[in-house]
Amino acid sequence: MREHRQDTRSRIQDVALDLFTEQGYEATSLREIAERLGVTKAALYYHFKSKDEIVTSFMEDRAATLERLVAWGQAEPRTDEMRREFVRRYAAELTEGRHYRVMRFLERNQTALRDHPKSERVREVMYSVFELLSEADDPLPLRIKSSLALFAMHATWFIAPEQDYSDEEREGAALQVALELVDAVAADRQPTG
Amino acid sequence: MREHRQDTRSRIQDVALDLFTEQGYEATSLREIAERLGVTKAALYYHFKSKDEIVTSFMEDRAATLERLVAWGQAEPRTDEMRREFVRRYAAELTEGRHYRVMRFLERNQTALRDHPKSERVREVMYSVFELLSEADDPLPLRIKSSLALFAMHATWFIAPEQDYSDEEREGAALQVALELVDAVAADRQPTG
DNA sequence: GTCTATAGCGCGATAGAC
DNA sequence: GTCTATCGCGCTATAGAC
Repeated sequence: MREHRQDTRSRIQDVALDLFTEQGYEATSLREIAERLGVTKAALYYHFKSKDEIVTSFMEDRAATLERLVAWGQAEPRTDEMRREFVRRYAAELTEGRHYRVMRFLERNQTALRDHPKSERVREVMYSVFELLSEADDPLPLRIKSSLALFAMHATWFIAPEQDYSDEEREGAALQVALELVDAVAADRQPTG
Repeated sequence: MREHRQDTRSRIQDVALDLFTEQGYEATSLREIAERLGVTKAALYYHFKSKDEIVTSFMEDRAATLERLVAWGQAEPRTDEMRREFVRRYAAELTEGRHYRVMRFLERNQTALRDHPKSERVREVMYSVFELLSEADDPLPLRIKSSLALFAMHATWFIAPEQDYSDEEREGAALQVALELVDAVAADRQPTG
């Protein structure tokens, strides 16, 4: 939830995140961000050293949160119930703060962020997330299903965008599908129960 | 499969498609494309009126192919078996020509192509594809699963990229998961058989 | 069909006043 | 903390020779 009163630094982050996601990082100029805030480009440079550093500032938070969640998962036994609880926690955190918007920004600017250090950090920790949901000897179809569980939680926005589902409905349905997928993978691993 | 001998126009398309997908549309300059081909920027302008028109040229083929497939599906009765056959045809076409590369280019340049007419045409026909896989009264979780079936076929490249699965293994596994998902959706619709 | 040369523009970033 | 003014660059695109 965005605060009603924010300092300038935080307002720059919010406007930039929205514009970068909507139009793309490269297609969004600092002039546009400044204009929407009612200031000039030069003012932005008081708060951030560069355009790149605006991105860094909100990616850092996402990377740290994901790393904490992965640390929790790695300390737990690798059971089916751990995986269910992991997915629940992942979904819950995604709805807090700027996390969902940052993931959407990342997905839609994969190429522009290809060599960005923070982007690589998020990609690496997402790979650890994927590893947590997988077993070493899972065949490829099971790996794909585990990945789709993660993707389901990120992608609610592109499902039936014209229909008026509430955010809560979308989040709930996405979590349900994600849990069904990890359950299906668990069942596939032990066909005899 | 790319031909060994190509005319210059076709070579420009291939190099541009690869660079646009790898680095992003906006981040790729005509100078880079020209250099990789061993010609100058001005030479590209003999074959294409603008940078935008290079994109248009390979998106047109993708849109037309998708529209033909959707026309087939819309003429068929909306049965479970039609949906299975539709997914099989979709997967088969994706492996031909430049289709898979064009979809990857689209996914990775969503923002840059936001207002591109051909991109909107592909988005619209993808929405018709989604409609074909859905029933009017499908609840949200079923809609999400149907979408994931499509996504599975596009996303094999991000699954375990470091492992050496062959293209055939990836395509086969993705098709299998997509079919399992449409079957699961069909089963959810008729829990009593 | 490809070249050299350049026009014209918007960008990220900086300097220095207030 | 925000402003005006400007620098330098790389880009898309075009003109015209060969």
